Amino acid sequence: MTDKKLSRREREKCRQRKEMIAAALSLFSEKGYHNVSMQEIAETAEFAIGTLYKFFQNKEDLYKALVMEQSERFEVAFEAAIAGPADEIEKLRNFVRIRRDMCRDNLPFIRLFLAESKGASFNLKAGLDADLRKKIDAFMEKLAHIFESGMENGRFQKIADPYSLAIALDSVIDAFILLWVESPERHPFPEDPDVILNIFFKGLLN
Amino acid sequence: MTDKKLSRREREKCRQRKEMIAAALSLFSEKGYHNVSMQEIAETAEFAIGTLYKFFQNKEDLYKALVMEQSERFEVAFEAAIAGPADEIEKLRNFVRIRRDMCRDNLPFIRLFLAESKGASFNLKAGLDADLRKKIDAFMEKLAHIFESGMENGRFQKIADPYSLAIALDSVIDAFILLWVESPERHPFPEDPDVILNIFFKGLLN
Amino acid sequence: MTDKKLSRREREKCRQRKEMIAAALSLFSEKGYHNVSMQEIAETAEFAIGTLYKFFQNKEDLYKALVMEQSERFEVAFEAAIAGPADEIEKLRNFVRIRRDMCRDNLPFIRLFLAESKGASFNLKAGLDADLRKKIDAFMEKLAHIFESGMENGRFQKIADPYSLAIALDSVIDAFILLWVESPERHPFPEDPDVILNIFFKGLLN
Amino acid sequence: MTDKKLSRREREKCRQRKEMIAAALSLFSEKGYHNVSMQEIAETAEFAIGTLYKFFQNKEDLYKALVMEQSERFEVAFEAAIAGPADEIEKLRNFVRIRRDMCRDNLPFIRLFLAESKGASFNLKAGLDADLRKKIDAFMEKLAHIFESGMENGRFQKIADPYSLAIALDSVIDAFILLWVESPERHPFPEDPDVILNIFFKGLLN
DNA sequence: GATGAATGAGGTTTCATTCAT
DNA sequence: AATGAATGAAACCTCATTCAT
Repeated sequence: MTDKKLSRREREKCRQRKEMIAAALSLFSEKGYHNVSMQEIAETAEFAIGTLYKFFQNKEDLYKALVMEQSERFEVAFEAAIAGPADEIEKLRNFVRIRRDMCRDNLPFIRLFLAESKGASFNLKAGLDADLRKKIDAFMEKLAHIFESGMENGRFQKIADPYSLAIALDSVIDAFILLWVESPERHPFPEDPDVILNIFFKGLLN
Repeated sequence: MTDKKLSRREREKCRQRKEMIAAALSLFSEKGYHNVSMQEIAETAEFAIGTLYKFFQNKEDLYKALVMEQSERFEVAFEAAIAGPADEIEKLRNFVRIRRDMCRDNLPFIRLFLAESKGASFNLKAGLDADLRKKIDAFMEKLAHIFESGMENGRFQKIADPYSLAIALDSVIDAFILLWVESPERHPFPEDPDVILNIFFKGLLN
Repeated sequence: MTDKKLSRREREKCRQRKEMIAAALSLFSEKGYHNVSMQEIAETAEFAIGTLYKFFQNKEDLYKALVMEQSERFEVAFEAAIAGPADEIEKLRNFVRIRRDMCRDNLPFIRLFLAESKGASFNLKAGLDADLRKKIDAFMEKLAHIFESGMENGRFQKIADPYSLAIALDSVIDAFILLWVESPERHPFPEDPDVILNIFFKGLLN
Repeated sequence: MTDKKLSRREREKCRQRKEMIAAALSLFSEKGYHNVSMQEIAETAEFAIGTLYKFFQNKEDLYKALVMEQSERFEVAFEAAIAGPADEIEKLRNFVRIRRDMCRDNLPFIRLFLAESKGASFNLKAGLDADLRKKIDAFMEKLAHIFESGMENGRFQKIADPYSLAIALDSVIDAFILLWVESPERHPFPEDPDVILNIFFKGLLN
């Protein structure tokens, strides 16, 4: 019984936190970190500003929590996409597909994530959390490993070093996402992952 | 005579403006738009703050002018790289080379440019100037045209639509630049443009 | 029976109140009124903040209650020291002794008391309670009366008016206490009350 | 000419600073540090709040500057009173007189000073500036030295150790000032310094 | 009766911008 | 024409107090 009550409180807290994060995400993604005030976030989330500060020590803390939590979800999905017994080609296809799906469902976060991972420390004074940077790096290594194993088992030619290929694939996907985010009609994200992957799969020169 | 005097004044003004832009560029690139004050820029440029406002209507105006002017220089260089009678392969090599060179010589601006063109409207309230966006788009079309003509004259296979290839190439170059900017020692930008271009030139699959 | 139950409740309440006062005293004395939050007091006293407000209408009320209650204990002790049949000299010695003892045992309250009775209304908006001021004044009159009766019965010379002597003695004791509070090792409070009283007892000039 | 202009600016700045300090002094002395807002000080001094912050880094800085500057004036006057060739008795008289005069002319600062030197660190988090504490201590030593030399040359009896006498005299003067500050009519500060000094000069016992 | 989450007024501080000199 | 002192709106954040559970 006490357990249940506690659990209700906990769930309530969790829900509130989620609403705050959601409001913050929506606003940050629309206007950028420095053009959003805590007052604004509180109002959007329909809480008093003091309540916001009960959940997050300060604005930067809120921002970091937001980026970290969302990134985590992305990371988990990406890792899942390239894990498992599938062959290298299928793994890459999965990766492209999951990127597309995650982006479709998390549009507001994409800008934030791209801005963070590319545009870098232009928002926070202390720069992006080292934790996130490490996670991104670690994932890139895993992506590179797919190319590497593909080369070892003869599926792939050694057209470039695996890490460079990972970086390249990642950046190309990002570029297509960005195009799509900016004008979804003119630049729909291709349904077939091979539209993107063929750039890497097929040779360009005769 | 009046003409000469005016001209001298003009030149003087131009010099002052350049110094202001330089100071702003250095500071913005280091700390980000919102973490730099007009006071700071004025002090770095060794002008009074009032003088700064004689040249630029407000902080956003200064920022936009800075981004526009610098971008212009980049654009001119990029256009030059892909103009002329060279064949498509050589043009792409030129493009990669010029990107590398411009970045080496304009390190402080690169972060700003990447943050602006990717991370986007995270600094300014009104977002990046439509003008710049158009110029970037126009250049992308030109880049795409290289791929297109290469396909028409049989130098390139039709592995993807030309615009996508342009976007892809551009983003891959950016990714390598970013790697290099962040850790120049671990990720030097390749001297030979083909290190990057081979990703596109050679087929990956057997 | 009901009576007994109520009495138990009453005792419980009294105990809780004491714990709150104790926590508040400890914190106020250490950090000063304005640098202590009600939250902090509640946590230190191990009560919910709402419970704190059941006992005291507001922060100022808590502070005043604290000062009043503690002062009361001091006053009672001081009054006892100078009451009774002892001669004037012994009464003054008793007074000095009891001041020393009370201070030793109530170190945290001393700062508060000295700050309040000297520094005055620097904490509260409405100033210290008139009640306390009156009590202090009344006690001063009693102290003065000792000097007065001593003069009347020939034990004391009329070197100054009795009230001034009372003020003087009180302030000198306070000064020694303050010295001792700030650096107990360098300025121990003299065991023998005459070390202080001799300033008054003996003449300075030849 | 340039010199004159600069000097005018400097004088203007000095005047402004004085006005700010005066407003702050008046308000702090009346209400206490924590019950005065920077807004209030700015309004009283008839400046914009931003201007206040041009002169003082923050509230604490303003407070410390205020206390230090005023204390300096007091210290200089006190030192002057006990310097010179006068005999010990006359020096003590001078000291009492100068305390009276300074207090009369600087009423608002007295409360602040007494609160600071007694009530102690109840206002600032960091406590009173160590500098001021040192100065007060140093002055006490000088006061003690008067008693010491008076004992050596036979003017004074050795009724207590010199430092204790210094502390005692100082605190007694403070006590009379406090009485006078609180109710000037009922407790006028005695014109004749010997009214106070006789407590020390004459013996109390028969 | 006890609790402590929620509130929001109010404090400190910054900084883009103006304008008198 | 150049200056930089003055401005004050608006940001971040705290904490005394309330009230639904």
